[in-house]
Amino acid sequence: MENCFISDFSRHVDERVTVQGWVANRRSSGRVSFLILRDGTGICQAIVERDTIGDIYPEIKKLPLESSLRVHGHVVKEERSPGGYELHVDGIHIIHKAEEFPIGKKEHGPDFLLSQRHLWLRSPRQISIMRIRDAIIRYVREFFSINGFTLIDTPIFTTTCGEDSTNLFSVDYFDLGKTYLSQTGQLYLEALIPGLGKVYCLGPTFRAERSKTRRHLTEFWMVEGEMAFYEHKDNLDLQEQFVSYVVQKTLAEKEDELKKIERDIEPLRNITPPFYRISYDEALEILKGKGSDIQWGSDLGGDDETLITGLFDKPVFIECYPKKTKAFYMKQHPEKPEYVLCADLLAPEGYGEIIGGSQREDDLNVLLNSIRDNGLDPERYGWYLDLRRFGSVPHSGFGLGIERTVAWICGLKHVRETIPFPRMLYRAYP
RNA sequence: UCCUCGGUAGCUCAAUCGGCAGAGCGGGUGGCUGUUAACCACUAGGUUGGGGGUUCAAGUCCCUCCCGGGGAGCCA
Repeated sequence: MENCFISDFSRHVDERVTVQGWVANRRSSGRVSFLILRDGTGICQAIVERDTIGDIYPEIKKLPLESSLRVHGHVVKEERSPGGYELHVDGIHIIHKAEEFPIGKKEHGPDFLLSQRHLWLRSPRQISIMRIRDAIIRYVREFFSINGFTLIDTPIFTTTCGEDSTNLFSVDYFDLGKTYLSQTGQLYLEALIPGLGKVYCLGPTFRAERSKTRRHLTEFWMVEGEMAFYEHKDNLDLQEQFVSYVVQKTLAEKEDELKKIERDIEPLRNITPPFYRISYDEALEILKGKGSDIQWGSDLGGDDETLITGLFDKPVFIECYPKKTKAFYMKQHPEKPEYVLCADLLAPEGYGEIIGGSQREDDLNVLLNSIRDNGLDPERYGWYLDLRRFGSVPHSGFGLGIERTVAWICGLKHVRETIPFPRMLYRAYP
């Protein structure tokens, strides 16, 4: 008798099959026990009757949750059963009798659940989130592939910093002294566009910020695109197509998983181009009109973002920030030198920033000055400056946070549930 | 780093003005032939995060340290 996956039950009705999996839940009523089995493809209810199964029945009836089993039985269509099918069991082999499982059926707090993350990941809700995360990453790759981008794997150990040097994790690197864990692959992507035109990277990113909020992880996954001959507006057009593609594809193919985690999917149907675009100065006017005392030159805070996204039913770009609030590599605005050609994309429903992007500075001397103005050492950026010496062209790019995007699409309060093993300020275990 | 909230049974929480430390779930024992977080009965389970102090008396008040949640700054 062949092993059968629960997801294939519809093709095996009334057949005798073998299923291997774990006991997700268990109920009993005298002479009959109901085991909810999980096999990695789905869940089903297995009916075990005392009179059929024999001597092993008392042990099955008290089997600890998450014990692993190999069961034999007939697949029956049954509307009362979760999943629509159930298994009438005539034979059971206990592969491993579990110890008392720490995660119970009732509510738990975040501290406990995070300390048990390796076991928490077996919960139905976490399983759905992991499936949606997988799908989102697949659609991200698909979008870039369809649109002529080449995947470039950028290094994790770096000697140049993309953002602010105070937020780097440093690592001893043999006799070369300090290297840093990558904050961004962007600078390296820029080196690839003369050869490949449009490139992207997708990988882990490390930020040593002492952030303790629902939007921050110290280790997170970012996808970054970099495009030759794309100017600021081309960059925004691409980003809204990209985000729309990922959201619509997720809705089309993962609606069942979204419903399992009780995501209201109606607001997501609306995520199609064009998105809203307002300038930093316009955002400031809106915020001041709402009673904020935000000053020109300061970045938008979490509350500011929430306030603005609440006014729009689609994602909104905030364009052209003051140069002093942004990274050194952003291109100076041609008419207003105190601004840069950049945009952050804020997701609706209060989720806030999911993309940061900009046109890059392509003038060698302006870039050099910008590096010096930011207190960075031009010596370390020799290779990066070379890119402006050998056929410099206008180019743009952006980075999208995978966890923030998954949190938004799934409707989760906190990014910690969107990654299998979250790394946070006070948590690197398990 | 700063602000704020919290730490009581394995888990989630309660305990009035400082006055006998409790419940649900989970565990154990037994019952029930169709359960849907199954249910019913009984039962075991505590250095109230650590240390110090005030008091006749501290889970409760004070000091201090540790751990965690939420937020700020910063960012995706």
